[in-house]
Amino acid sequence: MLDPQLLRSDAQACAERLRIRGIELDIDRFATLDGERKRLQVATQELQSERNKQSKLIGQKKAAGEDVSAILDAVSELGARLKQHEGELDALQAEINTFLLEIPNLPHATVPEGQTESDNEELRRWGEPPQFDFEPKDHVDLGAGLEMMSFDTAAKIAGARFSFLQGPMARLHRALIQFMLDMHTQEHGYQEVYVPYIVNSDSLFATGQLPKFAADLFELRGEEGYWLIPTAEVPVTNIVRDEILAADTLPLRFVAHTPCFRSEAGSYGKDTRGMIRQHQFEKVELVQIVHPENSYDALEALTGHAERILQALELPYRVVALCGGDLGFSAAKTYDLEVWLPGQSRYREISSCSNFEAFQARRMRARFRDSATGKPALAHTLNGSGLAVGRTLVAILENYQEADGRVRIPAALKKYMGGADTLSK
RNA sequence: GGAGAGGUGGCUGAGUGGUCGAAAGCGGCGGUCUUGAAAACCGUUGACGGGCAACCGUCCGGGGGUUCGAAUCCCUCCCUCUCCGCCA
Repeated sequence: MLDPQLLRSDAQACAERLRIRGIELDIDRFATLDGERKRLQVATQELQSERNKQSKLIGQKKAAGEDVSAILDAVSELGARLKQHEGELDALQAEINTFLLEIPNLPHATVPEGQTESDNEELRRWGEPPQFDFEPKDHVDLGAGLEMMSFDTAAKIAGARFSFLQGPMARLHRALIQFMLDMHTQEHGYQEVYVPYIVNSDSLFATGQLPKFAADLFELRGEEGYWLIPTAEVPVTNIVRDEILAADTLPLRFVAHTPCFRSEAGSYGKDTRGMIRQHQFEKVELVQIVHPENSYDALEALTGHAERILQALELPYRVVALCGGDLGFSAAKTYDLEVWLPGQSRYREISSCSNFEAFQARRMRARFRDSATGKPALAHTLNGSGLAVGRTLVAILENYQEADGRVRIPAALKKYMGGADTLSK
């Protein structure tokens, strides 16, 4: 949520920043709603104040044994008017709240302009795409050849956009999770957490998936307001919802491995082959809760932590800064890591690292006690994939393939694979 | 799932339908004392919103109700604890 104060004091500036996203803010609508709110709120509070005074007086007179019937009549008439005002004010505030909840975050000043993915700005590349003296296969053919991956089996069990792995490839998939968690906890200072995979609506409002993006989520049937998590960002960031943290506890760094569930509504026909885009996939997620002054340094560090995984696995990748039009709803700035996939001869997203500034914190009242003022202040929240596990498996299969269809195991993973150095039939 | 007991400020914990946003203790902050620290003593210390301000309003798990007035009474939902049942 944007700062309502900022919206009141400088709506023009907000609108200008949102234009980078290609979004037009309805300034007049807000001004009208807020003007009316102000009028109603002042009037309502005056009535409340009057009622409080009279009620107090009644108490005092009764205690003194005086007659109160005259005041009683006057005040009960006041009560009816008050109820009317309060009802109107509540309705108006609900309307304003809905309006505010649907405005995306303001992009940071360094966010490139542009509408689509193609306008993203490449910042750097790491590693060289491998040269093959044969025609490289994609992960689907490699998996089928090894008899360790079957989308037919997954489709029979569940449906489209699910995957089925078996044997050493299932183990490799698990090994990746262990490897990522170990690196982030042992080398990057994150605390591992285990969290619910089902969350309530409040949590989804807090991180920004609701109210606008309910269609992207799986909601449980028969249980009101229970949803499968689309990312660990939701349960992990909500750890600090409604908390006032001591300043010296910041920064908080959490890492969690969870499955992620996405309806992928609206992505029909996109990435239908293989395990690039699934209803269910595993992800190791990094989350940081930091002092506002440090959040952009933290974004660089967090992105670096995700990059370290790709480097350790010796997978070529590039880093791009998302343009305004490609930026997620809650993010002020996002770096995507894109890994090289020989099966597609292109870089594909494998991690997305964002600074949300106070956008999520304001929605969830995540605060810390500012040592300078002694007052609670909003923290900044960040998160990033470290990494998407399924896509990392895809990248390993495709980058480490041999002419005969075998796949070498990256050196960093061997100890997680019982010393094996290839996947082979 | 059944029965019972509870949810109050950063924490523990009092609370009568009428100056209760809330006693007390702990913790925090400031001070006195001390070479310094501890102890002791004194003072101070909730959040959110509106207003230039004086100040006003809201908040005692969430929502609704009764009342001139609700932390206190009623309804409902959520959560925690104890016992029983079931179970990984």
